[in-house]
Amino acid sequence: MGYSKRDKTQTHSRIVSVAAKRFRELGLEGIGVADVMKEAGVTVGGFYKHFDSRDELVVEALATAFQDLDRWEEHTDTLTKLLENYLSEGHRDDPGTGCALGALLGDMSRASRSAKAVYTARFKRSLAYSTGLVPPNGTSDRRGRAILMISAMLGAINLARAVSDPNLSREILQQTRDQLISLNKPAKPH
Amino acid sequence: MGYSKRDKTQTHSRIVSVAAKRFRELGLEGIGVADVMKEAGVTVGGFYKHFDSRDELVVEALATAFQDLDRWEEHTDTLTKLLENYLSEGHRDDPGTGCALGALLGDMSRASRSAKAVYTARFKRSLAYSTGLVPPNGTSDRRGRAILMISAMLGAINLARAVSDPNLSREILQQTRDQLISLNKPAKPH
DNA sequence: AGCTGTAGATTACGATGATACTCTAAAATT
DNA sequence: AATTTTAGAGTATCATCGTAATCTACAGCT
Repeated sequence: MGYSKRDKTQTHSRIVSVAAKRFRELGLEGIGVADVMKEAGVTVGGFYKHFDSRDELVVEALATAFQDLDRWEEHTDTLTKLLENYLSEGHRDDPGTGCALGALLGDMSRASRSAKAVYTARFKRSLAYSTGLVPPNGTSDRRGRAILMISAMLGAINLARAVSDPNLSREILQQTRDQLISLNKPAKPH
Repeated sequence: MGYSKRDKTQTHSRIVSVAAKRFRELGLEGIGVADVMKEAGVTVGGFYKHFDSRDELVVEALATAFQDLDRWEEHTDTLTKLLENYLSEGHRDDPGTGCALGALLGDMSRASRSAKAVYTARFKRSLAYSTGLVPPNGTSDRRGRAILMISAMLGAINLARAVSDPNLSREILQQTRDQLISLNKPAKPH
């Protein structure tokens, strides 16, 4: 076993990575400290050498999960691509590497103050990003349409994961995607 | 203390009512059997005289919570009223008596098969109901727009509860509501 | 080569969780 | 009135949770 400082940094980020994935899959209360540590290849004992409390892990894991979102938004430059990737069955079936805003939406109302702060800050960035993608369309303001779009995206991905009927799940993704795309077509001349 | 069969029925529905409220407020894992029983005025000991397992309580509580939704939909006959009530700060701040589809959206992906089945069935009813409220508008199909609307409603109410910035929370509700209303205005003549 | 700091292992703590037993008192039945 | 049934109380069990103290073995410095 290694005990160097370089090892500690590596172990630390391994712990946070595991948590970032599992929290998205299982919810913020869905996995315990011991299991996260085990999956990172260490034991519970060292946990408080890395974090003052479990909530500190939650906050760090949240920040790490949002880095995936950063990368994702960087590579997505059109609204259609955004919607087709986000509202896909692949994304629905893999919350662990997907959008943390979506995966943890329902958990945030009961999360700690610090976790909510991180979530809120990241949401604002995604809202700004989406506002940039929404085309200027007649009089209706872009920010309003971006809010509608994000609400629908987050609602749809969660709904698609919630319902047990596979056809309905697929329909929710497809329809929400199609509706949002047609809604954001450049203003159709009459 | 009473031990008659009538008493048992009353106690039973008191337990389920408490659970229906608390589950919406705290999530399906947010309150334990013992606390539900205590709040219903009885002790843990009798729990398994009423339910075979905790999950059975979850399923019954879900069904009861959906009855609130039934009543609510019965009294809401226009799309504008629906949106103004649903996407309100009052509803946001009182999940315990509000829409269970919204309050438990994030929990369902990790819920039991039976709980998901109840949720899915009830969602289908609300989708049918909403489809009825959406006006026939040009070529785009009503069901598709109803799905978009429900996705946006569920996403927005959850988002409004998630973010810690009160102004942003209010804006999410307002904008989603306004966008959905203007979207469902009778087809505007050019 | 020997000393010191510390990452991580081992183990334990006290809460709290779902489940399940025995016991009681009152209702239901005879 | 006597007997049977059972709702609920009381309590136990066993698992799991976050937290934390103690111990150990290696890294890095002197």
